[in-house]
Amino acid sequence: MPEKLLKITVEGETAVEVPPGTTVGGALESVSGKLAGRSLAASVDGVLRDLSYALAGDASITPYDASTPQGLDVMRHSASHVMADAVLQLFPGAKLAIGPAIEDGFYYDIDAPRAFTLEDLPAIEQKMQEIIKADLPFVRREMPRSGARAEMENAGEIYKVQNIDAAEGDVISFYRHGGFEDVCRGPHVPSTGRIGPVKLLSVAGAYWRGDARNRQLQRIYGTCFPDKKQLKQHLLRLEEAKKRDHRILGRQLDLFSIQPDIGAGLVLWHPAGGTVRHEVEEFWLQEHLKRDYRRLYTPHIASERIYHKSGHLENYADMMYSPMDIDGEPYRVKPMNCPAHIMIYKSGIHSYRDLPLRYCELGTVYRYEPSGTLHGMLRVRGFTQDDSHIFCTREQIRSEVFGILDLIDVMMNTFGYRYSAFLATRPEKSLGTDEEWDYSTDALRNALEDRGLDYEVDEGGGVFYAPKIDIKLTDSLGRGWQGPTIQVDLNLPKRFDVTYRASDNTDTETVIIHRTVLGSMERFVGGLVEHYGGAFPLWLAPEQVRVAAITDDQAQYVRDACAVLRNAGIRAAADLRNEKLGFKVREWQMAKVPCLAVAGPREAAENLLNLRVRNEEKAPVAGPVQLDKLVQTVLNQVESRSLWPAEVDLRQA
RNA sequence: GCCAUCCUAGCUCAACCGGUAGAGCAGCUGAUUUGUAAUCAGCAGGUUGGGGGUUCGAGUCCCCCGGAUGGCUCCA
Repeated sequence: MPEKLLKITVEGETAVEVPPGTTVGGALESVSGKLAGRSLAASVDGVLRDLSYALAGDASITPYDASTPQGLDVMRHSASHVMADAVLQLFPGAKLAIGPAIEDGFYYDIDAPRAFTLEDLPAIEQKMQEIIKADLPFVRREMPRSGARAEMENAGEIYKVQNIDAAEGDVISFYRHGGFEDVCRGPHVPSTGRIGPVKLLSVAGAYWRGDARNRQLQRIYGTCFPDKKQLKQHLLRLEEAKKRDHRILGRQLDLFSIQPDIGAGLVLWHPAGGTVRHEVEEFWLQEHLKRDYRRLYTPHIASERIYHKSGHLENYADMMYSPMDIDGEPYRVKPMNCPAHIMIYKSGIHSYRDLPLRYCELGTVYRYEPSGTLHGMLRVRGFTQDDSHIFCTREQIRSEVFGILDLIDVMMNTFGYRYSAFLATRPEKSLGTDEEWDYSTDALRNALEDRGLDYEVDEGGGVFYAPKIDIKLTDSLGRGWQGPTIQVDLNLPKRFDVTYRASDNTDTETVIIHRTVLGSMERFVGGLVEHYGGAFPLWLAPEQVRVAAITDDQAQYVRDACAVLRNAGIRAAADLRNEKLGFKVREWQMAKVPCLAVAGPREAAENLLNLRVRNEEKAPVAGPVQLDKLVQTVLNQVESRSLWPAEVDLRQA
């Protein structure tokens, strides 16, 4: 008797009928051989499956090939299995831990008999090619949890046992290709031959489960793309990112340095970097003053008493520097600005009529960061936060957060960052009552919605004392950066007994909103260097206009022109060197100065400058210009803080 | 802090298996007075990150310390 056929909908449109037990691949085959041929995996009623998955009922399937994020992910995961296989063949006795696909590639953590070095990678890669070329099918095997666990335990696969314990469901799956088998949820590509070109990139130590108390494993990073061209493009992108590395540009453009004799993680801002920072700070201050923030300065050291009171000493002692003895009392270098701001608030009595009170400070703090985590300006031990604390009533949280979001929008747009918002809610370990958390989380949510800002909810992602809004930035290379954060503090107001006199004459707890827009000057400026690739917009450029003479005869003319520019507040420098123009142009280009104004005999005779700008197409003026016209143009761009002449269109979402 | 790799002139890099440190750029001096991405020549520049060891001999091999890089952990 004929079996009842299954109704299979493919990609939501084409429908086919197939007998029960037909594989996903088979069903696709009956739609189109081409479709089946390029698919790597498919979602069946929303669950990602192998093409070898046998269909048991009516289903809706969406196939994924290597051009889709899902397909690519599966392919990279399969590549990580192949890498593990290769490693086991070359290094018998290694134990496998875990090997997922990640953004842009994959890795595998391996407990190896010896540490891997970069020199080991070519051999592993070679072996991988062989396995891929052999086109071995991936075969799925399922076992009940207990059996799978016993099997791995017998095999001495201690990490796999733990993986099984952490896995969900009663059935544990294994994937085999050739002589290699691994506990794995899958899915995988049909066979190793379907894996695109692979490239192993780096080795690193990585703790099992990311916990420093656990054994350190060997991690190998690799990547894999659908075709050679895309792999090559990716490797080129990595090169490009390397060229924009703020540490390299920082040296080339003489922006900053970090020197062992000063100390690791302590930044020396050179004149050029200092200028960029100053411009950012000026802008920051202007925007804050416009919004009725009050500027504060607080000391760099303080008695330990304040940090006992704030709880920092109890919770963060290992990131604070050792105490110093001052008149027999222990003092500490400041790790955070909040206690000092609170003490300023508490120096007097506040009426509800005073609130909100918005304090801000570019406050320099010092924190001990483990040596291995230091990274150029992005991760340092001394940094200046753009810190602010808003003291307000509960009712004002919503409108204050709204205002902060506005400030963030203005500032991030000015720098040309796109951004997205995340609402981080109450974590498991936390202080405060449900009522407090609900109220403040709702206030944050409402403010986001008032602004019509899309956001994702980061469930349980808040700090133990506060729900928060995190803003993530996307730079010109499409990379993500931690951006502004807004937190409603449910802890410090209690610890410090921060109150205001309410209209009914009772002392009521003041709400403290912590927020930072830039993060730290070090990190932010470091990020800007990479964002702009060192080619700063005019308003930020350390040197804005370079005026070059063709021969000595124009020296005085050039000096005079520079003086005019400087008097107008423009950062101008003269290039009077005894060199050919081509040489000066080249150096000007490499220094990434926005404008070059050339003066030869012709210009000098007619009181002109021949202007060349870094991004010619977008230049408001170019060629011969009057000096006052040049001054006006530059000042307009500076005043509007335009991104000109940035090389990329940064503002478009 | 942990694992791996690395540290040679101001910068970027050379120096075979251990045989006594070299180039380009930058700098200085001179010539050249130059029209939109490198004019030519000369000179100077180093206790090879610091310290110790092995060796007849160490930039090279070993140990300790410092720093950097890629990660882990953490995070502004």
